Amino acid sequence: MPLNEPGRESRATQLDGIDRKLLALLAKNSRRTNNSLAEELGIAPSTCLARLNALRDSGVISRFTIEVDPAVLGRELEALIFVKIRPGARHLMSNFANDMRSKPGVRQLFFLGGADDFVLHVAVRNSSDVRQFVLDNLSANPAVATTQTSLVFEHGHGSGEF
Amino acid sequence: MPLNEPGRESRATQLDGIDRKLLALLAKNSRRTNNSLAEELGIAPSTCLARLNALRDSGVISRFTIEVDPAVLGRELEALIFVKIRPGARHLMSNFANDMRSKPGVRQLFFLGGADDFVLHVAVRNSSDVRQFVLDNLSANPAVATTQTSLVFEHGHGSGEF
DNA sequence: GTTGAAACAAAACATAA
DNA sequence: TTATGTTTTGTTTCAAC
Repeated sequence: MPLNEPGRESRATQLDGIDRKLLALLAKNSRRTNNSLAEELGIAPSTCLARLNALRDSGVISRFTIEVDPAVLGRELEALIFVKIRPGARHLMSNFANDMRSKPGVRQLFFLGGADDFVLHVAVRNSSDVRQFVLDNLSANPAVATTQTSLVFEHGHGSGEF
Repeated sequence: MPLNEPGRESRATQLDGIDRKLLALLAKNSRRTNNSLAEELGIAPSTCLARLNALRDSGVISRFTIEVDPAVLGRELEALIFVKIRPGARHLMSNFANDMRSKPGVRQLFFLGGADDFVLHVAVRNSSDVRQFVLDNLSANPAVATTQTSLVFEHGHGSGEF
């Protein structure tokens, strides 16, 4: 039996070219009006609205949101903090990670399998603040085995194409 | 002279409580109408619009966008790929990274200082695809020294509070 | 910085093709 | 899927506070 049995593949939502273009336009500006989207896509506004609703309802679009630039708010330094949890404290990881999410400055959290257990993406004012963040929130926690911090020189998004 | 001379700090945009709440509401749903935002904030629609425009114009809001769930589109596996560039090929990093950004499945790219040179956050269909991605786009490139791939078990966003 | 009112634009919905 | 008409809702501007 083949490992990738076609019949067992979960059915992914299929997008046509118009859906893809609609997603791309919304990724660039999620506040565009339906009429303006419809015009650029070359379809009727009613059709466009139906497609947009379908993308939202099917979960393809998980949310309409904004990107906030932390640097403009004084958090000019971004870092990735790689964290290893003590083998005996793995059961605490989930709670620990959730606590982390709510801390100001935490932008993302990745739960990993592999060398590190999770990665925090943080935005802080300066190197002094990142040091303080690690000391207060990570080193002080007995569940944490080690941390390693890398400065983020640049952070970019993918094209958003699928 | 102190290292952090107050007078030399770049002036960060200061937000009041209403701005912060407005950002939080827009982060949850960037398509909310101005009227609805104004009502929840307890201010007039015209005031709300003025604040929203100020946040956009000052760059605090860098864009209005959508979040697409890759799993719904069949890309059910996310991974972080840590990449080291050969010492002699560092000058190619910028171009290389930019090429990466446009590849389907690439969600984010971090340019790092530290042990690794950059990190790719990718969403693919399965482990076979992530292997193929690394072989085609990374291992095949003479600028790449090493790669290390970690599965993402969970990916979360911060609270978005500042 | 904030406001309300008026003029304008768009959305939402139903219906029919 | 599109077109059209109706009703409802939201946006934008601006004089005034």
